[in-house]
Amino acid sequence: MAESAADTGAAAGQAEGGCPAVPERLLAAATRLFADRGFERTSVQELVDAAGVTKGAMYHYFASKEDVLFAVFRRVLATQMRNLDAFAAAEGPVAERLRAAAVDVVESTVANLDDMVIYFRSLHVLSYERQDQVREERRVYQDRFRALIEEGQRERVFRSDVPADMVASQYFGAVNHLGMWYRPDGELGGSEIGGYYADLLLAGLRP
Amino acid sequence: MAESAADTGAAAGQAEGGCPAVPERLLAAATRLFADRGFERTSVQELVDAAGVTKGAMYHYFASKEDVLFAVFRRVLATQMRNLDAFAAAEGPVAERLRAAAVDVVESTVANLDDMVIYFRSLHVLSYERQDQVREERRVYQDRFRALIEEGQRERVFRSDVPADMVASQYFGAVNHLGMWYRPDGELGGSEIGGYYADLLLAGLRP
DNA sequence: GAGGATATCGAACAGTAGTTCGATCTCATC
DNA sequence: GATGAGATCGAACTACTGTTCGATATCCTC
Repeated sequence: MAESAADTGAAAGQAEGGCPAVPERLLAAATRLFADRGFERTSVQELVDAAGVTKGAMYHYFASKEDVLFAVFRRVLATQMRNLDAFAAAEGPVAERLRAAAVDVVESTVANLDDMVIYFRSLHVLSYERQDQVREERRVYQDRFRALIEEGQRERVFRSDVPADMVASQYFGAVNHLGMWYRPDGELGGSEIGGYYADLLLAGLRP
Repeated sequence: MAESAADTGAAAGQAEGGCPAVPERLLAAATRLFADRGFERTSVQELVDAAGVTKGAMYHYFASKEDVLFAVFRRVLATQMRNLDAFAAAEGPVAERLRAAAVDVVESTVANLDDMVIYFRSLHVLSYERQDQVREERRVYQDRFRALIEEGQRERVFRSDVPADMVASQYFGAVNHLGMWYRPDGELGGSEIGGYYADLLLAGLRP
C-alpha cells in the first residue's frame, strides 16, 4: 500500500522533546476511543479533541476517518509480522516451539488488547478490498502457527486425527476472543493465561 | 425487563396466513442487516425498507433503534437459556455430558451465526446497564459449562491442574469466535467442527 | 528579507440520521 | 352508524457528522 501522509509526516512532524508528533497523538487517541466506544460512536471532533488538534490537522495526515482506523490495523499487522519472524527463526523440538508460539500469541494479544478489540470489532467497517488484505495477512500469521502443528504431526509428536487447520482455528479463536473478557487488572496476567492455553493445546495434541 | 410493545404486539399484529407480523419482519430484517453491515452502518430507513414498513410502524413497536438491537440480544439469551436447561437435565458419565455440551454449544452457535455475530460485534452499542445484564446472563451459560468440568475434576476424570474457569473461557472463546470465520458453505459443518472442538477439549482434560 | 512548503485552524458545506407527530386507515365493540 | 383503539404512514423536526477549504502561522532555504 502506498505510504500515507501520516507515515511520512510522522518523522517530519516530530516535535523536539516530549510532545509526540500529531499523527502519533491521533493514533493514540484513536486507539483509546475506538476500543472504548467503538469506531462509529467516536466522532472526528471527539477524536481530534482528544488528540489536541483540529480536524484540518487530522485531514492533513489522514485521507479519511477510515484511514485512521486502517492505520490501527496496519499497526496490528506489523506487530504480528514481527511475531511471525520470531516463529520462523525459532529452533528446537517442535513441541517446545509450538508451546512458545502459543504462549507468545496470547502475550502479544494481551499486550495489545485495545488494538485487538478494535481489530475484531471493526473489520466490517473497512472497505472490502482492505478487509480482504487484512484477512490475508492475518491468515499468514495463523498459517505459520498451523505449519508448526503439521510439522509435529509429521514427526508423530502430535496426533494426526484432527486437521491442523482445525486446531489452529480453535486456538486462535480462543486467543482472539480475549478482548471480550480479559481485563489487565484481573487475577491472571497474560503469561499465566498463555501458559494454561498452551498447556491445554499441547495436551490436546498428545498422540 | 418489562415486556416491550414488540412482544405484546407480535401476537396482536399477527397477520392471517403467510405474512408475518410487523415485529417479526423487523427482527428478521434487523438480523440480516446488522450481521451483514453492522448496527451503525444500517440506518432506520434501510431497516424498515427491508421489513416493508415505515419508520412510524417501527417506533410503534420499538422504543428506539437500540431497542431493536436489544430484541436480538434477548433472542440470543433465550436460545442459550433453553440450551442451559438441556445441560442441566442431561444424565450419564460426566465426560459424555461435557462432550455433548461442547458439541451442542458449537452447533447452536453455528445455527444462529448471524445472532452471534451481532452479539459479539455490537455489545458495546448497548447501554452499560444492558451490557451488564447481557454479560451476566451469558455468564450463567458459561458457568454451567464450567460446573461440568469441575464435576469431572472432583471425580478425577479430568485433570485438576488447570482451573475449570480457564478451560471454559478458552473453549467458549474459540466457539464465540466462529462468527469471524465460519461459513455455512464451507467444507465443514457445525457438527464436524463441534466434534473436533469437543475432542480437543476432552483430550486436553485427560488426567 | 523574500519566497515556498508544510502545518494547523476552524467555519462552512453538504449531507445523513434517529425520533416525533399529526393524519389516516383498519378493526372491533356497542 | 358511531366511537374508540391500535396500526401505519411519511413529512418534519432536531440534531449531528465527515469532509473541504480559505486563511494564517511556522519553518526552512536562498
